[in-house]
Amino acid sequence: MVIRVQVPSVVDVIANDLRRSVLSGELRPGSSLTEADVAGRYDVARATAKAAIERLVAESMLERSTHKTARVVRLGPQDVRDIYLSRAILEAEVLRRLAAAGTPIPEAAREANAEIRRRWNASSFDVVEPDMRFHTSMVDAVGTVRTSRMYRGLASEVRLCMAQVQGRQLLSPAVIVAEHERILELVEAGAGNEAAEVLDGHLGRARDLLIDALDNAD
Amino acid sequence: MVIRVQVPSVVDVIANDLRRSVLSGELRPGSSLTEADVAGRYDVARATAKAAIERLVAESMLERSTHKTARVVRLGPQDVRDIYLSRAILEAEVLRRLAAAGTPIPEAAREANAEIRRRWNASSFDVVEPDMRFHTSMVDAVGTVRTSRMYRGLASEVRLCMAQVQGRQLLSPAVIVAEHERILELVEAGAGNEAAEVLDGHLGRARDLLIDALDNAD
DNA sequence: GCAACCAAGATTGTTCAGCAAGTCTACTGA
DNA sequence: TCAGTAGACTTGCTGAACAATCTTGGTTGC
Repeated sequence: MVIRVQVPSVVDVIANDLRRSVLSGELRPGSSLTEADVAGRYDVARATAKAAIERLVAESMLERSTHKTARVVRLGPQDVRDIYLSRAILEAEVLRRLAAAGTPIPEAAREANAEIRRRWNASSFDVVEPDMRFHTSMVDAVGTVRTSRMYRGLASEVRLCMAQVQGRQLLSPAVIVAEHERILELVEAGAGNEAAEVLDGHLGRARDLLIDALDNAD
Repeated sequence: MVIRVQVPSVVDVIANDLRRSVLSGELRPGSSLTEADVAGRYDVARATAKAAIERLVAESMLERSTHKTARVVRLGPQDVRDIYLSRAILEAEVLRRLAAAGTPIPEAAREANAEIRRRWNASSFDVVEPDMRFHTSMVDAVGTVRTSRMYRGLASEVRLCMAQVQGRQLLSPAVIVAEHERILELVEAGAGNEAAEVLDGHLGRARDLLIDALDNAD
């Protein structure tokens, strides 16, 4: 088995760091990002900065139209609805197929859920990372690189939302753990339809709380 | 209602034309595409050619790694399986939701299917375009821009496959029309599970024939 | 006071020339 | 025959430049 490594280019590194800045809230939604800004900040040529910006535009973390300067996207209620409906569509069918095929529950999903519980026990409410890890590992379990990639794109937008609401109260970790567990049980029992139904409720509740938090933001 | 138009940049135009070249089979799978090639072919600067190439790499129509020259992707059986499984996951759940919500069948879907029948009656076997139009219009009917965008990406890869097999015998238009019709009936009757099942068979047959055609290609 | 207008500055789109670094190829010498 | 290598080719990135477009803030006319 050959391991292929990709030497990261300067554009890669800058794009990654910009992504980190946006997701950490360091770059506020709506704030503008000039090519010269980026070029100056990282001390690179403008062409390099441009490429990095264009990459983030392609993954819809920044937005811009011709001759306008890029801005950090601000996701509204309609976006959240769209994102969560897309998630539900993808993940519901994934659960059905995992259940129908009798695919064993991936260890990563159980571990992610256990991590949420640990943080909850440690009185932490910041469970976004393990929560997304739970969902992505379920999707990964069907073994479709394209489906996984699509879901990853949605997950990235969810994290962008989280950056906007900055730790406002969302779904309680206790509820999350319980609902995840219920989903795992149903999938394991081969009850795909029921699992999909629970997932729909789970995502629906998360979506509504997120929209509320968004309304009260800024 | 304001209509926003986007002035296309040179990079846009070149990327579009390259895409057309790849999908038309003018650029064979596996053939390499140098930045200087593209720059020369369209008489633009290398930076511009580079941007266009990178855009097609991002939508996985070309592939390349650092310091290597870009090549037109050649999709193998494993890719086809991956693409069709992703399609099935997305579209099956879409059908379930359309059926459950009682969403009326989009006119575009009926029209696309009628077009397939017309071409079949005119003894034409080239029904890829209206076929994809049928499927995308069903996905569009759920009204999720992100889901539609994801499906469009998959559809693009399907067209890329078609370019590779260059009009080899695939699913018969007569079969396609009949199965599409059956799907519409079931969705209309609110029978989501059954519609999803028929779709699975439909896509499965198309996938197998495509893989066969791919084996006999080049 | 306010709206339309205009000019200056800022920003993007694109080009050109060039260098460093990595990749590929075809030849050489063992 | 084949490993090694020199040279050609290609990509990554830079810096400077210019046109086209956008933005801003002041000015003019009402």
